[in-house]
Amino acid sequence: MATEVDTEITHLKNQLAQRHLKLTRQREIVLDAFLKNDHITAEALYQQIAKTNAHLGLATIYRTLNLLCELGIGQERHFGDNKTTFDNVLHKKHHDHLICYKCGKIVEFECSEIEKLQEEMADKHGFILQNHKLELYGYCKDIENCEKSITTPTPAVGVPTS
Amino acid sequence: MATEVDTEITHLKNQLAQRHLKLTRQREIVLDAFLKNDHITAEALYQQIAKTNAHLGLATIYRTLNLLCELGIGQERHFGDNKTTFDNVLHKKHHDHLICYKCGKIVEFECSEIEKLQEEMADKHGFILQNHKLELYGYCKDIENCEKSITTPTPAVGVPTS
DNA sequence: ATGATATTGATAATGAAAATCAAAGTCGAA
DNA sequence: TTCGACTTTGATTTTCATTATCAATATCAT
Ligand SMILES: [Mn+2]
Ligand SMILES: [Mn+2]
Ligand SMILES: [Zn+2]
Ligand SMILES: [Zn+2]
Repeated sequence: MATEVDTEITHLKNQLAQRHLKLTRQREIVLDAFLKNDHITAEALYQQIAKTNAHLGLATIYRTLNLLCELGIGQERHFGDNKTTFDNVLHKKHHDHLICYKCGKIVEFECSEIEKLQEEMADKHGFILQNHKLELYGYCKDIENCEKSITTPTPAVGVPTS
Repeated sequence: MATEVDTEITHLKNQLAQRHLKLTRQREIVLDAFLKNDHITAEALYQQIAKTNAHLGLATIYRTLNLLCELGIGQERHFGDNKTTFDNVLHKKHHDHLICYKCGKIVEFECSEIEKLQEEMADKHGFILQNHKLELYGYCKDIENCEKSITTPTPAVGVPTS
């Protein structure tokens, strides 16, 4: 039976064709691996792929991830740390994030009231809103996972300010 | 008469003393220059200082800016570009920002309703909110300044996603 | 004034991400 | 199927903002 990934591969193939780009083995592998995650960094995906497939250059991971973003399958995010996190937004509507400083858990949420107020704020100050970035940082109450997990040697600092 | 800066220099001196740090000519210069701006990058401040004062090493600018952040006089921000913007928050309450993609104008705003809803969202998902990052990107209607200004060779891209 | 301690500045080091470029792969046309 | 124009890959170098080094210099409590 055609799997979810098969469908996406086909879709990717079409997207690529339109742009005179080619469907390569590497792109299939990256797409496949990327879709198995919700939020992942290029480096992490590189490691993940290295475990189960033949070697793929890190440059290719970056290039393909950027390509997926152009195709609307992924979106770049910048949570606390200094490395870009790629958000798998396939079949997802707009959402913002809650990030746990301690265990790094990321929860997606959406709040139409906030979105509406953002519009109002922009309007009030004479701006035509195009985009926004909203991230909530704190500590999750996930005893099972958070408490004993990553007792952060690197505090996974997000935004120490605000 | 004692100027605003004099007051701040005195305050800085006290803050430093408590931490066994010393008040240097360089720190005075950086503080003075920093307070003349609302939002500025290390590099920009470096250039600005270079025009009116004796030379100050870029490393010193960075070190002092970080120090000011520790003292609560400044806060690091990351708007679109890849360089850190230092927010002069002296005598300012919490606020978020509206950024113009075209001319780079930055407007500060605050919305208690949004802040409240953020709390609710965090709570709803089992998070203890510690911090947040909210930035609104778009285009300002400042005909005078925006329309004819920086016809961005570098589009001052912010967050192309979300 | 003096010395213990902190700071500066020139420069090297970092590290994530992008740029290079020759070798290899893809795919539409023949 | 074959061919070649065009794209992609991977190894490596480059970029660029920020931090780390460290010897020389400045600060300040006593
Ligand atoms: Mn997400
Ligand atoms: Mn501000
Ligand atoms: Zn957690
Ligand atoms: Zn503008």
